[in-house]
Amino acid sequence: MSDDSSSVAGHGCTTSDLAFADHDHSHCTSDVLARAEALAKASGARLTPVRRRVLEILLEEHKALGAYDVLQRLAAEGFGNQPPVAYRALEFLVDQGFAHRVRRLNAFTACMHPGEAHAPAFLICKTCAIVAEAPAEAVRAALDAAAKDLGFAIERTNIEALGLCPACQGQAA
Amino acid sequence: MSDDSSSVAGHGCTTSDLAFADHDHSHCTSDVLARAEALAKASGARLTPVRRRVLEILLEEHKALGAYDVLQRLAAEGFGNQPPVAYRALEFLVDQGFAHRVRRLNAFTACMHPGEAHAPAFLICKTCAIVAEAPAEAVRAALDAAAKDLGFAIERTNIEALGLCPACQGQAA
DNA sequence: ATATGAATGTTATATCATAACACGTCAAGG
DNA sequence: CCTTGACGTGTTATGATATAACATTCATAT
Repeated sequence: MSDDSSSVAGHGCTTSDLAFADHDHSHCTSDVLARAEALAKASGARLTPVRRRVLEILLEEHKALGAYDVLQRLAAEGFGNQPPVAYRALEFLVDQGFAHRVRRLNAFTACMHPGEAHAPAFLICKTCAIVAEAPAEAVRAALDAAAKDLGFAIERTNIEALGLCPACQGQAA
Repeated sequence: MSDDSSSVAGHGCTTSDLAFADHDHSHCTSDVLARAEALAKASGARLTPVRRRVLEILLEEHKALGAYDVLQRLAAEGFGNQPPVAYRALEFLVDQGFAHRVRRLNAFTACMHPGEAHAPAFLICKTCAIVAEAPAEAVRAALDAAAKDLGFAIERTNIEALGLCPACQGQAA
């Protein structure tokens, strides 16, 4: 069952079991981008050229990028080349739920489930730096329970894990 | 020594139900510090004056401190006044499990359960900036399960939540 | 006492992030 | 029309966080 070019029909790397698998990433990119555009249109948020391009860049790389990495690419394409240009676009994407901030890496990554109201957990390979967005509803539920015991009201979470992805585990052995 | 509210008998703010409660924090400080010293002695790690003082500072504040905050206090007491002094001591404490890094705040906080091999989750109040270290064994277990499904091997985690502590929820209402 | 490695101190610089203001665009109301 | 106000973008400048590299001191074991 190769996911090679035969249309992923709504799946692709948005399904978590492909997070670390080889796959035709262009499907994920176009799929997610299309959904983001639809969501923006629906909500009235303005997915302008810079913002859209930043999202594309994050999707193309399929890994976490620092704001300055993004900025460099933007500048090379004729957009502004000062930090706020990148930070503002990234902030917009995060606010809209189109991207996530990975604090451990001081970096940003495209959200693979825009609009799906999910609780992301990031699995960061310390060797190859790939970042997978794992489904974390159960994790979030446990965290909510722990917070509730203390009377704490959670608004936003950052759940991140550093370790080895399947491929790099093999190489380490 | 002697304090007004006498003795928490081995408990104090190391018990999670006191995380947000008023309490005589000097007990937590001395208790945790003593345990850290014992652990260091047992493992051969050298809890030198700077390192010990940094741990004390973190304990005294009972909140997350930035490296430069710590550095300022160190410098005022005659220790070195350059960033590496603080960063190295903090790194040692984190490596030993005597402190944790709170990435969301670019800050560090004393561990309230040194040597207990726990999975901390940090609850950060966005209003008063207090940070509570919540027990998160269940959270960690859920995260391990999610990672296992993807074949990812977790080594370290950062689980953080931003929201409102009980006191600030009251004020907000 | 002295060789060794660890810890500390220092200089310098790298990296990440935001405040504040200027300019252009575009749509709503005069 | 043409103004006005909100928003987005671009710019300058600076602030905040973090580490590399090297010099010096200290503890310890011989």
